[in-house]
Amino acid sequence: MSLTRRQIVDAAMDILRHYGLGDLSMRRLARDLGVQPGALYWHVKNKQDLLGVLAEQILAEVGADADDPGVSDGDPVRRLAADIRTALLAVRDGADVVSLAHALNPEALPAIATLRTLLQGAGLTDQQTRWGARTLTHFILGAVAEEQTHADLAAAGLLPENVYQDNDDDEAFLFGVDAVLAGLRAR
Amino acid sequence: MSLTRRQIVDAAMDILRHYGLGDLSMRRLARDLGVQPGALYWHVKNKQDLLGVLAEQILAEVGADADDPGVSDGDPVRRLAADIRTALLAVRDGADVVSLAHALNPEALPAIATLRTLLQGAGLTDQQTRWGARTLTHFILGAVAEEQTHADLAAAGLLPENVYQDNDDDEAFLFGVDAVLAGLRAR
DNA sequence: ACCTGAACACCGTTCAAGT
DNA sequence: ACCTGAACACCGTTCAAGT
Repeated sequence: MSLTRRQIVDAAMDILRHYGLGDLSMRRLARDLGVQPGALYWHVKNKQDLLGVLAEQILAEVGADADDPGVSDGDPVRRLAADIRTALLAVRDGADVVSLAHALNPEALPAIATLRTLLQGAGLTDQQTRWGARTLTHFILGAVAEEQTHADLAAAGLLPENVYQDNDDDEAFLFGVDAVLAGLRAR
Repeated sequence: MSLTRRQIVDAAMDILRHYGLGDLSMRRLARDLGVQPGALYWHVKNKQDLLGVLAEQILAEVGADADDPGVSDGDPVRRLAADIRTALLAVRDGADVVSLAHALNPEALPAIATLRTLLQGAGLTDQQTRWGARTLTHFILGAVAEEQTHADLAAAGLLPENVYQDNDDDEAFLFGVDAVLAGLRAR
């Protein structure tokens, strides 16, 4: 059997899950697949492209049901934000991977786009809705990236000082989400 | 005359300003200084350390006067946020460099720490103040990083589609800052 | 004290040539 | 169509040896 794009993506996701973004190189990936590095480029445009696919996959399960009403109660934007965070946390350096992909092509991630959809119609203009969605996205990606970097540093045993030692990440995240949402809806 | 830590930092800042983070390698830096790569490691611990120094320098001028009252009017937090943005925009990939440094050692950047100081005493608990400052920081760094990536892509002539084509970055940034601040102060 | 030379262990990407 | 082999142009970091 010949090499498949799926196999490449799956193997890449495996490296990401278990070893992180720093260990995800095209050469390492080729080695794991028992193939020459050049072979990958038949199935994938380049590394950036591959990271984009990984980002989509990380967020694939999220926000699919967010548009239909009555899935559960509570603020739907708040819930989507929490779901995005959970999905990012499930993969090592997930927030960094998605941030990279988002920086290059913000429209390619449905879960993020849904944030904007859900934000619509709260008395905000279209422009304000766009800006608001961006504000929330920057917060989410930044907050989770910091959480994960912090976890990596802690695992490596080299935290600068006892900074952010308390494990209040969940609370801090929701506090931030709520603050942004309250601020937006007060426009 | 022998090589100096200052010379290294200045040369690194030059590369950053003119060519960006992607071109800032230890080997390129050594070449520019007419020295062997290994020579740098006498004066600098490693590349991460160097990036930390650059981050501090990028924000060095910012927020020094923010603590004393009456420098100007308007919300001091809002003004500091805008000043940080201006400083980041002055250097290519400035937001990325500062984000890297901030992820590894959040306390090392006085301008960012001042955000927290200024946020104090608005009816927020200490914990809420810390979380609030983080929320604002994530927004600032994320927003400016996106601006700069967007500018880089535009300069390279490879924008995905005509996405974010309107030049409303200033407005969008202040909208975000104001929303976050309003949300925080409504806690 | 400060730097060179040279190495170690890597990168992403391309492309003629093979099957 | 799909992959190998080999190259090109790089990385960050270390360290014996020189001055």
